[in-house]
Amino acid sequence: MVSKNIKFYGSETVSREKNESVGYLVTLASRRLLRNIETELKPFNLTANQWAPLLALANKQSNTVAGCARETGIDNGAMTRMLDRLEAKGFVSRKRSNNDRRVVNVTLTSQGKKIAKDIPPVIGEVLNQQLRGFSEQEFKLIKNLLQRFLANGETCL
Amino acid sequence: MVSKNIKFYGSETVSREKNESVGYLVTLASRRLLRNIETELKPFNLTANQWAPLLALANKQSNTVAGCARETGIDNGAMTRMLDRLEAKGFVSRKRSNNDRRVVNVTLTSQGKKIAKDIPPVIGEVLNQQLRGFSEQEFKLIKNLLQRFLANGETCL
DNA sequence: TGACAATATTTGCCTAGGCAATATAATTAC
DNA sequence: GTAATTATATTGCCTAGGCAAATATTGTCA
Repeated sequence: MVSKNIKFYGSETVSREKNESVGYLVTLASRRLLRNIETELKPFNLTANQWAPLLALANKQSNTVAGCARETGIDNGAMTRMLDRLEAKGFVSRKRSNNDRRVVNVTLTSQGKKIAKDIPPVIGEVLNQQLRGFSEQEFKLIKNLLQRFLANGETCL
Repeated sequence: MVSKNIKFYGSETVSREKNESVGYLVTLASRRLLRNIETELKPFNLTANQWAPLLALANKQSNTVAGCARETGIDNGAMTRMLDRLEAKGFVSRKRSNNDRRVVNVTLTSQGKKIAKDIPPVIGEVLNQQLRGFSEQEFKLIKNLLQRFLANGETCL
């Protein structure tokens, strides 16, 4: 790594205009997206955040509490409570594993499987709307830039 | 508007890889940034979200509850409670207005003013870290793309 | 085997946002 | 001037994430 890192934000710059802060922008963008998805998912009796673990389960990326937490990037305790809500709604069921008595196996119910098939186009439509006016290249760019911003944030600061 | 909007996400595409979803990326990026800022602000007895209203007040962009809410893009009720916490910590004080008996005027205490000066470089440093490796052009790009993503999300879906 | 470390899950306590309802005050329309 | 509308602040109820502590189970190693 020869290239020098640019000091984008000095002492003053942050305080200026909120639309100039990547921090504000990413925060507001995330909140806004969440609310828009929420609106569309209301008829399905599902919140925006509740979709994440369902997707992880449907894609067989994980079938345990800790696995769902890892896969969706949230806290273990938060995932336990998230699955409480999803279980109460009848989308998932939990059963203690016999191989390893520590783990709880999480599976989609038939209702959960059905919804896991119905939701993706709905989310996709919201994303398409928020990405309207973007070129194919800009679409690739925003993903690439966010991936790097995220990866930088996850390696030691 | 002649240009056609591209359908980036079809029925299948969302379910694929989470790093390919702008939704996941923007959500994870926002959460990660929040936690990193939180870590740095701990010595100041301030959370990441508590910084937003302090900045709005310091920049004189608003001096009421509703004003702070508008300026930071969060709910009025949430702002009331946020100011409860900031008042308890001694960073702001509230006083009913005499001109308009509906509004409550919010001001920074001397301690609040001090912290409002000390924090920006700290936040700036975290942002710089998460933006390391970005070129000047990429810095402009990520802001532009996020601004458009946000603006699209705020106009009727 | 027995002490120790690692892992999985849960729970408590905190901050935090969204939505809806309420009370109060100001503004506008008639 | 009064009625209807609008704006401000607050509160209750919900979902939700982070952190730390507690518990149970499994694996490791001496």
